[in-house]
Amino acid sequence: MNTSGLKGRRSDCPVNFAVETVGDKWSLVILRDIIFWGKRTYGEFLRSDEKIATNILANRLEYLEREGLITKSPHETDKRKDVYGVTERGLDLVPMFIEMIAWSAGNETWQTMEHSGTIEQVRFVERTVKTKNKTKLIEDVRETVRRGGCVFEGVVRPERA
Amino acid sequence: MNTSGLKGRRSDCPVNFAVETVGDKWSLVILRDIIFWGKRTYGEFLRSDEKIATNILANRLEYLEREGLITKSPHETDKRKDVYGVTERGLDLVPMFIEMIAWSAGNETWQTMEHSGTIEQVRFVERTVKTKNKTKLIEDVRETVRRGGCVFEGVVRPERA
DNA sequence: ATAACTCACTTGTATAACGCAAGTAAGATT
DNA sequence: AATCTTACTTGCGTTATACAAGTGAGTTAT
Repeated sequence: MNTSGLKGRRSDCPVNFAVETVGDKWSLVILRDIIFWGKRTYGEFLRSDEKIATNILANRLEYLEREGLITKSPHETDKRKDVYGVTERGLDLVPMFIEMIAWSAGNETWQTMEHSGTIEQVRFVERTVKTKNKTKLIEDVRETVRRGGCVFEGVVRPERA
Repeated sequence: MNTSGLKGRRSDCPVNFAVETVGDKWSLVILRDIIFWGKRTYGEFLRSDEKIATNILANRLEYLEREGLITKSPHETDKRKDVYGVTERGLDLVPMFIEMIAWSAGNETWQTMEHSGTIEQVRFVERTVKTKNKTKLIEDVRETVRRGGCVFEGVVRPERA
């Protein structure tokens, strides 16, 4: 039995802690959907580009709620729906998102991929790379999401084939 | 066949790209060993706190080299050994590491874990949280590793039971 | 009112990733 | 020459993820 104070983790290293907590293939993608695209319901997450399987989605949402990164509450008018939101602790991941985006943007493999991004997305990626004041960028994102919005507010994405 | 220009990825999103590229349970841990602890050989990676399995380690090292994040070269005097190092593209991940560390440091679960860290580690974690000039911190780390060193240079870790 | 549809799931099964233990061959040490 | 170290490989068990097909509560259209 591992009662060694590590709470079931492989080590006490902070890098490893982040890897073990949000380093699976879906947690950050779901949080991105909320923070960047303003997705709020199960069905909206299901329809994302990455095509998450429905059982995995259910599992990840439960996990993220248990970890205190997202909240779940009943929809005001439609009783079938639940509305998911991101917590302040979830928003603490914004700096990581920014660095992930900046890193991908500088990666040749990503650059040579086929991109169907909107102008707003391209601009945001550029901003993560070029900005001298990341603190400002981070606080902009947090504040936008806090007041119920998202980074790509109003951005219309064409449906995929 | 997915010849849709995504190079086998689930989408063209930069967040997803980072998740798919280094979002497994070991890649970042191995890069941390090189950048922060100056580990350079197979055996040294094997002896890390997280206790990676030998077959997984072999697989990840091959993957990271193929991705251009690490280099592999024969040891100068001992022909049994190979020496691994981090590339500039691998060092591009330093900002992400910094944010991961800062995020974990602000996480209650991590805070209440049993920590066996050295003074140097604690100080570095504090620096990632408190620094107003992350650019400087990042360049410090990059420069240290470039000249063959590592973040916790000279830090002696006691063996675990 | 009821049939059709939407929504958030669950269930079952297949496959891929990871974990564990036991090798092995080349090279270094004694 | 024997022993030890090093960087692996091989085989097998377990866990995570993927795919397809439901299900029941709730909404919408007729």
